[in-house]
Amino acid sequence: MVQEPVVTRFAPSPTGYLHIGGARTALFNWLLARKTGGKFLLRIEDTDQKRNTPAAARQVMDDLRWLGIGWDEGPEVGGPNGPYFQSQRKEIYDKYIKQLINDKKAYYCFDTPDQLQQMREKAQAEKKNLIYPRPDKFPDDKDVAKARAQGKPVTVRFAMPTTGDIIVSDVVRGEVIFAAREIGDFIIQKSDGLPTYHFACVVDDELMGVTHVIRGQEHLMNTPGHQALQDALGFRSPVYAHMSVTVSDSGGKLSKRERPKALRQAIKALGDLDTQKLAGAANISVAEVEEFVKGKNTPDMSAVDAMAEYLGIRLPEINVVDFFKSGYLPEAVVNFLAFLGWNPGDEREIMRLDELIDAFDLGRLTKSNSLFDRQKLIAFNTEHIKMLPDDRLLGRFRDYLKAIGSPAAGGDDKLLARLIKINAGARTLADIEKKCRFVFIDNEDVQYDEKAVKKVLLKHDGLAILRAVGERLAGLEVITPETVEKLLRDLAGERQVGLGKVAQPLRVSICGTTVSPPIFDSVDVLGIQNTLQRIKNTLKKFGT
RNA sequence: GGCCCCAUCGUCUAGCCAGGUCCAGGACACCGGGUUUUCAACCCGGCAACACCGGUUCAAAUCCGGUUGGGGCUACCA
Repeated sequence: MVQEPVVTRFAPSPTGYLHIGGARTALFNWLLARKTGGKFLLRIEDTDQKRNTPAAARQVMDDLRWLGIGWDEGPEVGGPNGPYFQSQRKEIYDKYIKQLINDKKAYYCFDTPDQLQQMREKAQAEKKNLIYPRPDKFPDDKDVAKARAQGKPVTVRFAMPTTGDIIVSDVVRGEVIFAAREIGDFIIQKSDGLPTYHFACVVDDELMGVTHVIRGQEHLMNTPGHQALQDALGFRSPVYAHMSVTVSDSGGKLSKRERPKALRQAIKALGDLDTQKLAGAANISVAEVEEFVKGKNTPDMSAVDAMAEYLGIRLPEINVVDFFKSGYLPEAVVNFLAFLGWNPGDEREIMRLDELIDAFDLGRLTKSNSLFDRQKLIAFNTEHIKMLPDDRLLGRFRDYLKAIGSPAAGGDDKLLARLIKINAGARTLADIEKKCRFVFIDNEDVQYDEKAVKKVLLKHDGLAILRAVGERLAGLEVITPETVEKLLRDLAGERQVGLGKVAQPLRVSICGTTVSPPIFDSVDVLGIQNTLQRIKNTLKKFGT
């Protein structure tokens, strides 16, 4: 489908890190803009003074950049339609609100939250939704002054049409019909003077020239209100596409609350617990920890993360940054996200960003909700690790090592590239890192896994074989993966045992565990001196 | 409760709009086997779905209605 260049936008509310669902919305908007040779804007919807933080906008932008989603207009890059922070656009909104009030299409209200709550409960009792009772006569400026003098909250409501249907023509759902009178007069200006989302979004989309709005299905019910607003203001309506929602594999909507929930369950399953130490690790009080475990409160994200890390519990990834820290490639995350509610119509699945752009088509959005399947994400990640060019992968690996504070972060390019190579087939960067840590620790700091020692070293002549391996290795003149392989194979042959019986004791000796990169490479990368020292240490520690 | 959306393997989905080529295709997961110095990767094979009821039609996964189930919204949040 060839299309005219479109203008799309992503309009996050900066309340924290970018949520994976938000990333998907951003991606679809970005893909459409790129596909059509149009523009993609970033607009920060920070009209909620209570919830938004300046740091969060920064984080959202970092996360988008990590994913490879850049914006043509918006914070930091500028553009002709700024400012791109809604909190800086108050005069613009005020002008349009004034216009609506003058046209008698909006009016002032002075209700307190309590009054509204009562009205709502009454409506609920009558099994109806609250349709705000519009006054016969709209308050004038004098009334407003009086209300303010009395300390009443002053808000502005939009006067919705009261008859007829409002038809939302949605790209994915077709025509959705709403009875105008069901919508009711909604607030467009809050008592703090800032516009609500509904108003700011309609005004900005018009002023910024947005032609296509791709957003979550949760906004479908808002759309008739937005269209009525556009009519009242003399604006054109953009093309709407309401995507399906992504739900979690633990049931329910994919939500930020899943991390603390998972942590709480894990803690309960753990049984006994040193709350003192846990509180220390999370830098919160013991009382807070106890209340959290009981489900009475939830500390902030950093405390949750700290507790999980301290306890060695893996929490489900929810924010984009969580995926980064779990060792996923942005290429894989983006590819996976694109397939949540979209597909190219042929049998391709593993696709690069440029292929995604090329194949993208709004008409192929899926209607039904989809479940976020982490297993499939891992499979995508495995494929993308395989196909990413070496230098790019090295860069990603470096970024990852730095982010998690790995001892491997100090490795030079040549070493790191080698480590990646000998771990071909790895599922995540985290897997590679874990298997390579042994290279970066001191010989004396090898932690021997109890089960590995029992199973490999203390059985089947493990120690005796290890001693023989050590002796021969010491006499080896040229150390390469190939010479090490020959040595081990010869030894296994002489002893009439499988290679595993020779390789495993050596592996446990140098890594402390039964899992490592291929043993010949492992020895080569570690270096002969370190290898011999570790063998010596092992024999001393477990030998009789 | 009201309003709105959705419904194909366990999961993501193709097919549906233009009914027959679909006893429904792919991928992930799972199961079995192979390869193998561990893990991962890899190779081969297998299991597995049109929610239900009615209607239209020579013919329905595809069109229509209802039922059931799931989801969303119902804020001076976005």
